[in-house]
Amino acid sequence: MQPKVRVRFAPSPTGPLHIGGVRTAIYNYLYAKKFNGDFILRIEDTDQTRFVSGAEDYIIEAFKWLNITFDEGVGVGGIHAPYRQSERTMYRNFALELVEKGWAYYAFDTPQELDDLRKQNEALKRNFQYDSTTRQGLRNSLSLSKEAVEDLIAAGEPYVIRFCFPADTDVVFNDLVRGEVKFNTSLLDDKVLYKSDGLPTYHLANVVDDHLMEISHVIRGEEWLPSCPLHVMLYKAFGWSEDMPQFAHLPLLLKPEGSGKLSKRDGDRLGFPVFPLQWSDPKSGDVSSGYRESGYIPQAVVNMLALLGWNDGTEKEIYSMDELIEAFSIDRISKHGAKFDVAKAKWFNHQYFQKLADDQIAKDYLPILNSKGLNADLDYVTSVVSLVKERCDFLNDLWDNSYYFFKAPETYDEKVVAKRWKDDAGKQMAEILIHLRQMAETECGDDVLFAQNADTFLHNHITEQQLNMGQIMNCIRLALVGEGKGVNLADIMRLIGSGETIRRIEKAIEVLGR
RNA sequence: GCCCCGUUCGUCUAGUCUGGCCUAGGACGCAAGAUUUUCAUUCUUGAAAUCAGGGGUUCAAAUCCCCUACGGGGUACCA
Repeated sequence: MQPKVRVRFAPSPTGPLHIGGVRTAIYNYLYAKKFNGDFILRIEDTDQTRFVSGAEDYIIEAFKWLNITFDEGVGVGGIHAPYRQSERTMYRNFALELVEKGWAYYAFDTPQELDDLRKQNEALKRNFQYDSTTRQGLRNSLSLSKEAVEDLIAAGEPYVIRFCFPADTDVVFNDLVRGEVKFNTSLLDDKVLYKSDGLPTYHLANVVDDHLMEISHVIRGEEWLPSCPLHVMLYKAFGWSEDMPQFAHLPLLLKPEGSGKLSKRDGDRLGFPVFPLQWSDPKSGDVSSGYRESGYIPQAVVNMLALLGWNDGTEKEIYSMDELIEAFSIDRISKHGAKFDVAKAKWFNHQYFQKLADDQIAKDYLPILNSKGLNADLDYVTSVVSLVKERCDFLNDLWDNSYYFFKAPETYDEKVVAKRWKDDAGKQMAEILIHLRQMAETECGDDVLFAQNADTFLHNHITEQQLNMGQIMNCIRLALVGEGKGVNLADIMRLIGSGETIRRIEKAIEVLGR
């Protein structure tokens, strides 16, 4: 029987989570949900020097926004708590167990000594590696006598515990994305498992926790592929090979232009967020934009990220979360890195924005209007939204496409004036105005009727007087909008009403003359 | 340097495992046309990959094998 699917997302709280990490989490989540498994959030904070306050809260808030929930972990608890590695104290014993079994050893070399060694070798164009060929010449429990080691430890000499790789052995493992991957131990160095500060390194903590938390599948970024043989060997050393998780190493997200993996700075430089939420660096105070603050819809972000490096083989592109869960499979994840494309991200958001209910959008639009010192009731705003939303990708595009429903133009686009408001435009408008005033009086406040009649009148009037349709209509548009854009004129007149329509035309005649 | 992973339109990708249906399909973006009194939307059409390059294997290769180039990752008492 297959073990229960249990996967984890294990970020390090060294700053805001970037979208590559978010995608990794999404794949983990989809996989867990597909098999009715568990999704765990574990915080890997074993490097105190890189800890950034606020990062953990940020991560939790980001997933909350994306509507990705954890079954266990920091913030939700669970039977394997604590889920913050800094609060887990069992690692030392596991490291010691490996020393006992001969799979690891104490090493007393200082960082300075090792650094010097690396530099020396580099100067000789050689690669220094702490391994079977060099360990005898270094200060460790393999080269030193038992007494010497005991004395050093008793004297409080700082030490680390290193994994002892067997010489020249092939480590082969199966990767769910890449197939069989093989590394030879002669190219691997004896990685530190336990640091002199009393905390484990990623490798030890990760393997121990994945085992203790009964993780069935490790789905993580490709940057971990080279250290995977160490992890495989650790499972072996602990005697856990039987229930070692399966590995899947995901391709990385690359910069949209040039080369290299997507990094923090790319976003604002290239005009798109790399973080789910806005982030203010607690030290520098630098602010990086977020998807949420940029007006993206969370489900659009999930959909877009899920499709960046995965597809189900069909031509479908818009998926609900349930559809993603249903369709997801690890073996259809692509093997190569993907460049992020802002235009496509906008397109995804456009698709989701169109699906939103008009009154829902209107509710979110209200505060934006208020911030511009404008007031309008929800019904009116809803009507406006229904007319203009299809031209918007984001909530924030609404204003540019609908400002004229809320305030009269203060200026008139010069290019449009030059093109449309010529000859006796003012005279013609004045004449039209007489009829519109009459209509407004007859209709006494029924703007729907007014707009209808005004529209019919304009068409007839233009035909009868043999006027230029484009010229006249656009002069009215110019008067109502201030520019040569906007929705259907009748719709504008209907919403702003007869009084406002007339006022705006009067104003245009007054300002533009002729 | 060394090790590992990768390479199909500008971008994301389908097709590769199980060679022939691929004169390589879709989407984004781009261009043109239609619709609209305008802008946008929408619709239609189009341009866009000699499948990184070179060698094999085969009746047949984007698909299998080898080499090269390029890209990415790793090479820390970081994750």
